[in-house]
Amino acid sequence: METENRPQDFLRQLVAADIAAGKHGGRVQTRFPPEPNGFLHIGHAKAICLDFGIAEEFGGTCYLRFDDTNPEKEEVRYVEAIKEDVRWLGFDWEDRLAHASDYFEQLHDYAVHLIEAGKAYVDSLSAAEIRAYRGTFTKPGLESPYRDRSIPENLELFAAMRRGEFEEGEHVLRARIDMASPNMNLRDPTLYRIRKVPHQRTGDAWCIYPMYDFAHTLSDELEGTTHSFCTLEFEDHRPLYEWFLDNLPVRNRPKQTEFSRFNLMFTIMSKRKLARLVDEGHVDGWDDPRMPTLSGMRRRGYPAAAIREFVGRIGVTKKDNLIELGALETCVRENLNASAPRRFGVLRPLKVVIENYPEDGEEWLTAANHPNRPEMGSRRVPFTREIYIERDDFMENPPRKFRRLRPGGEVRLRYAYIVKCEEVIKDASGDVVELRCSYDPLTRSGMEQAQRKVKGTVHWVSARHALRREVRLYDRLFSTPNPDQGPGGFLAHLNPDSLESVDAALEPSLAEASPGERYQFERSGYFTPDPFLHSAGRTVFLRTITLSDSWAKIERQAMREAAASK
RNA sequence: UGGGGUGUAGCCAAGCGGUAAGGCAACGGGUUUUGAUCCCGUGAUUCGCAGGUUCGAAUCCUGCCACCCCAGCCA
Repeated sequence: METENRPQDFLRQLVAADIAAGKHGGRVQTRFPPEPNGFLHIGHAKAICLDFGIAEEFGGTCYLRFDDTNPEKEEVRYVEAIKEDVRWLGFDWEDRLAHASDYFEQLHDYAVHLIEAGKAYVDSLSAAEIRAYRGTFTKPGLESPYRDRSIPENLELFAAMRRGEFEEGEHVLRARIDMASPNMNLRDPTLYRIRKVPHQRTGDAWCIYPMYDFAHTLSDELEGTTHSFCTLEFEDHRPLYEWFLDNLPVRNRPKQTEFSRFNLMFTIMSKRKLARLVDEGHVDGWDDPRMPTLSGMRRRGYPAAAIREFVGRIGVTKKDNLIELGALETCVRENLNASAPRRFGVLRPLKVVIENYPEDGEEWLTAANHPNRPEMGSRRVPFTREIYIERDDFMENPPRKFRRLRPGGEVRLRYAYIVKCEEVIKDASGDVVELRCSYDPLTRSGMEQAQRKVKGTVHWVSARHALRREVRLYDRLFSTPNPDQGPGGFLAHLNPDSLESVDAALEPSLAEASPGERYQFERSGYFTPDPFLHSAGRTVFLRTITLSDSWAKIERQAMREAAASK
């Protein structure tokens, strides 16, 4: 199902051309460089699949490199979570695990080299002053009064910075490029700042930390990266990337190429905003099944292969884009449809008593684990006089197209008998609480009479044998296609009904279900045991995704037409 | 506003001067003991717009328009 004859995207064309031209001696080396300041989300999956995928396809290698240059925001728990997510997605960095912090000493030496070449200087302007001196898009910047410090003075000051002799903010190291450049990134960008904060890996070994552009470019270089893929917002950083390579005694010459991120309808993908959802308690954590994080999707039961397939389908270009959620969901359904064993689960049980079935009767009927894959075998489900069916499968006054149970109507109980609704029992407030039915004993699945045409088929669970379990039903976290854009900010678009919990009645074989397994509850959706809430006495099932539902579509259409004609 | 990018169907996306792939969605139809799955069929006289070059332009040239990114001691 994955990657069959897809046209080559421009990145792969570029790599193929580079190999053909003999660049880097035909070597391909990439890297996936996350900052460990949060969890990976579905957007990162694209970068991971590209970085690791392209390397693999062209016989190259890919590093997992943590871009850990800002100790204030980074934590070990994030690096552990990121490793787990990359592995889960199906990629292996083997011995190619790196951190920008591994290179701190060498990066420092590169900085000294720039100072010695007169291409970097210690600036003692405050952050606010630096901002003011930078100018605007239309006005060139002003040169700092410290820009022409002597090389020995710069060297001494930088050394003192490293020794911790200054407070945060007192000085920074800047590249000496061009304060009048139309590219803001070239107006003497900051290379190092003082941060007296322990680093998650290097502890208090350093109190000066390199900035992204400097650290990232030279980490690529030191590691031997040949192809450095990143997203579009770094496009105008490329001249700076090249400036570093041009002005330092480098051994390697990596090349940066940019592609566009993707946006997904009904979701947000900014780490900062996802962190807010977590911090403000709108969700249960980074791995809440409603989150677009890889850990959230994993917990919810999304197969890694489905995510890889999705990434392959959306392609890679430099265009801004907003992908329909359905594109992702289709991949999940395709994967699960092919692989998930079928089971019966009644989410909102309605009791049905089959009046002409013996009180103490009990039959174990055979049900296929997969209707299109006989090799997956079958299981037995108990049938008794009292069963549950889905509340939605009965309507007292159904519309014409309704194919399920109605008063006086017949329906087939899947793998069992044809039953007829004889009586509807309601409570004091008029709600249907029970159905009294009769069954036709000659219509058991497999019997000749079972061939009889019946309007519909519904799933069911024997009341006496039913496993009562909590099932969590998820819906999209946001109710608008582009929550980032609407008025009131993204929080105003949170879907209040994104989580619903029901007390479901499940067929007894599900007692053995364990985390990591995925089932289709027939006519309903795909479900998986929550790995975090699983114990000897408890299984909570999470709905990964619903089945596609053309009946719901018809209903929605009817509602719209009714509303329009009023 | 200076710089950097991008415009092909509802959403993605091939195309690389020789006459508009494919996927998703949508809509029809068929099979079906899951309103699932599966199968079959239906969309661009036109590629942001306007000119030009050419026998021939989505592809080349010129101008215009729209949208995105950049003024962290974040990445």
